[in-house]
This record gives sequence, C-alpha cells and structure tokens, in this order.
Amino acid sequence: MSVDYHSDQIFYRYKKIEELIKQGVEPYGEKYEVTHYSQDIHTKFTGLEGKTVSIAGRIMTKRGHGKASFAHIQDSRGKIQVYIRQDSVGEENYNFFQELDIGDIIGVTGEVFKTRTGEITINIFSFRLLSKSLRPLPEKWHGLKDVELRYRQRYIDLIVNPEVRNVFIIRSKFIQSIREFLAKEDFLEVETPVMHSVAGGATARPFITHHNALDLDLYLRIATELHLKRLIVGGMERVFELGRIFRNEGISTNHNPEFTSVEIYQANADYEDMMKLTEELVASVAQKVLGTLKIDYQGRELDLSLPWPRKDLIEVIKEITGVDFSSINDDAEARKTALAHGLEIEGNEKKGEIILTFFEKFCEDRLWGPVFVKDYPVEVSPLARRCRHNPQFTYRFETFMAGKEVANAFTELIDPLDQRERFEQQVKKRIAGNEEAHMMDEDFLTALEYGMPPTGGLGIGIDRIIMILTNSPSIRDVILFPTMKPK
RNA sequence: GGGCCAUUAGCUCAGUUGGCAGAGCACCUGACUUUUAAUCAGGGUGUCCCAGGUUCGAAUCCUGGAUGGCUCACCA
Repeated sequence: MSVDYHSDQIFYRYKKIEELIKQGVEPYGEKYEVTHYSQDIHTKFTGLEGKTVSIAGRIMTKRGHGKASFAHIQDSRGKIQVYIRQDSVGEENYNFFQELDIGDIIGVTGEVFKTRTGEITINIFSFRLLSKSLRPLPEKWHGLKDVELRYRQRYIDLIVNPEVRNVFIIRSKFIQSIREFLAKEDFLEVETPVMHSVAGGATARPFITHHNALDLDLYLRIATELHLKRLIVGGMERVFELGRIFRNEGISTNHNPEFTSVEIYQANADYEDMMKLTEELVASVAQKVLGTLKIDYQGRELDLSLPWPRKDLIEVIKEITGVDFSSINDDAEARKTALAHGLEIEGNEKKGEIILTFFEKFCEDRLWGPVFVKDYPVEVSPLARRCRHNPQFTYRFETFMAGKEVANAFTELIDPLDQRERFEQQVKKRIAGNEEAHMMDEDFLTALEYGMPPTGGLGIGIDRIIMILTNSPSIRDVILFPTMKPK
C-alpha cells in the first residue's frame, strides 16, 4: 500500500486503519440514515428536545473527559455538539469513539438535549465510522490562511472556513435566481458550442485546442454572442446562455482565464431596454439573495436602488479628466491629447480608440456606481448599432459597480453590410498584429443576410458581481478552483 | 512579462548582530462522567521552498530558480 505518511500524524492514523480492519471495523463505510441536518436541531430544538435524531458529518473538535466526551460534528448546514458517555454506549464503543480523530466522518444517533451551559447537544447512544481521515486538518482557531493552499485545496478551505462556504452558497443562489428571473420574463435558456471555428463576439485572445478526427484546430469560446444572435435570426426572440467562457489573457484580482457570463438577447428591444433589464435583474436578484440593496464592498457602501444613473461616455471623461472629446475632431488631435496626458500610443490610433483608452485609464476605476456609461465609439464596438444622431458612436453601454465593469450591452448591429465593414476593419487590425481584434465570421454574416430583427443584447460578468455581493477582494475568492500553475 | 513582498513543524506564526531550530493549536503517553479554544502532568515530531556561493559557522548574507500574493502592463 502506498501511503504518503511524511508526517507522524498521518502515520498514526494509518496505523489506526490497520487496527480497525484487524478488529473487523470498516474504515470506509456505507451510507448512514440521517434524519436531520445539524441546523435543524438548532432551529427546531423546542420540538426536538428529548427526541431521537440521526446526523452525519465530520468531527471538528474533540474534548475527552475520561468516561465522557464532547465533540462537534459538522455537516453541510453547520455544526452540532455531541456528547457520549461510557455508561450509555458501553466500554467497547466508548473506547472506539475515543480513538476517532478530528477529521473523521461519522454518523451518530442520539437524544437531543441542552447541556448545563446551555448548548444544544446530541447525547449519543449509537454511532458508526463512515470515513476515516488520514490527514490532519488545519488548526481550529486560525483556520487555513495560506491563500495558495486555500485555492489549490479548496476542499480544506471549505471544511475549516465557514465563510468560504457561504460565498459559494450565495454564488449558487445568485445564479439560480438569475435563471428564475429570466424564465419569468419568457427568456429561453440555450446551449451553444463551446468550441468555435471562429472565436468571435469579443475583443480577446482565445485558447486553441485540436479535434483529432477532423484534424482541425478549434478555439474555446471567448463569448456566446454570435451564436445567440443566430438564434435571434432563427426566431427565438428571447434567449440567454449562462456559462463559462475562456480568454487567453493575464490573471489578476479581476480576471480568471475561465469565467462565467450570462448573455441575454431580446428581439424588438434596444439598449435602453437592456439598461432596464440589467438594473432590474441585478437589483431584484441581490434583494432576493442578500435581503438588501445596500451592499458593503471593501468598506464602502454600494446602493443598488433603482433607477441607476445613465451617463454619456464623453460626459464622464469630461467630468473626470476635463477633456472634451466632442470638440476634438480628428485622429491626430486625439492622439496629441493622449500624449499630453501621458498615455503611450503607437501613432496610428483612431479617435475612438483614444477615447476608450482615456476612459479605461482615467475613469473606470473611479465609477463606484452602479452607473450605466453609454454611447461608445464605433471603432471599439464592432457589433453595436451606430447612433442615429452621430454614426461615429454606437448604442452601447457598460455597467460599472465598485469601479469594475460588470456588464456590456448594445442595440445590436443587424445590418449585414455595415457588419461586414466592421469585421473588415477588425481584420485589418489583426493583420497589423492585434491578436485581440475580431476575426471575420462569414457564417454569422450569412445569418444576418437572412434578416435579424432589431435586438437588444446584454452580457453580464457573473463572477465580478458575485465578488461585489460577497465583499470579496479577488475573483479567485468566488471561483471554487481558480486557475493556478501546477506545483 | 516588469516591480515589490512572502515561503520555518500538520496548521497559525516567532526567530535579535551570522553562533545549539522555537511557541500556540494539532499530535503522542497518562489523569479526568456536562466541556466550550475543556483542564492537568509529561513528550518536539523539521528537506528552515530548491540549487549554488561567501564564511570557522547560514533559517539569517549573495546569485540563480520555483510557487504564491499585491501591483503595473494586457483584458472583462
């Protein structure tokens, strides 16, 4: 048997397993019939006092007092104290219980009572070892703090740090509530390919994989956008997809290579409708999951009460930097302004690109929000419809909360001729070396050529909103297994 | 990819000027029949992240590397 007992503690526990087997005790048992969760016993104590209950969970603490012992058992809902005494289970069983270790999973049956110090407790009269733990758990008082271990061995983090479990419960409820909200609004959840022959719908570098039988390189999707719009062409007037997307870029407290988005498309709608949908969806789901619209994020309040303000991108830049791009008329002048503000430029940027850079560098992280920033330059919005009053801009907005971009939406570009021109502009950038620029997607253009109804589209970054709702400083705190280099 | 910081017992952390490797919890031996971070008596269990170097002597100083965190760049 190959057991890594590099420490004495693992060695002792391994010896215990051998001893158990010798005594005919199964160290890895079958299921235990449970009647309650630990939480039930606390919340329904009045009705349960004196009754017999069965629970199963992991031993988290142990306090032996000679011929009686206390322990805490943790299940998915919390912890409950158990009490066992030799004169109620017999000497043999009692000695066996004493041999159990912190970390072992056991099932217990006993009577609910309250100790003299007032703690709700189960007085055990029978129990069974369900799973022997060979490795010692981190310390009970300080828990597991080493962030590397917390991410690499999230299961330990979940066992010993209850607040971590809570983050992921909120995450699950949040996602479930989004589904419920959209279903109620008649949106249909769909699943589109994760492997794409053209990676489109966003400005990002894709991961590449390979299909052996077809001898074909494929990209992992960087967005769900273009397939969902094909479905709008197909007459599915309200669709959404909630799922993982992949971008082959840097890792930071706000970026993980794989992350979760929900993209929502609604025919006969525009970006004004998407703003309403965004604020209603986020606010109602936050209210449901957290019970409040006033959120504390890293010591500062974020108020999600409706309506959220709408601001023009150009106005936001003017307010924060003093630069008025509405009076800057050509690319050269825009570049000069960028240089004057210390931005590094290559010399061939378009005005629209400079505007976006200005916004990202000087404004984004100062938008506590929630706020909708709207009307983005056409050069940086190749899938959005041009504004009627100014074709240099598009009906696109991004939503900011706590200085983070959490949503991106447009009145969709449905004109196949304009779309082709936009793709061609992107392809030029690709050829010039910009690996994030969009690829030409002929198949998508063909779909548009059949006619796509006027549509509003919206993408929401689930992880970032969950960061905010759970007051988490890093995206890795809301992803169960964040991307790590192998050790 | 750049900069800064971290890595010492299973976990959380000390470690002074370069001079025997430390504490708490956990663990081991024993006592204890309502404890609450149970208590009491005894026990240190270690590849000081790795590889070189300087030195009589390195956890400590130097060089290179690994992993992680923060940050900048890139992005959402």
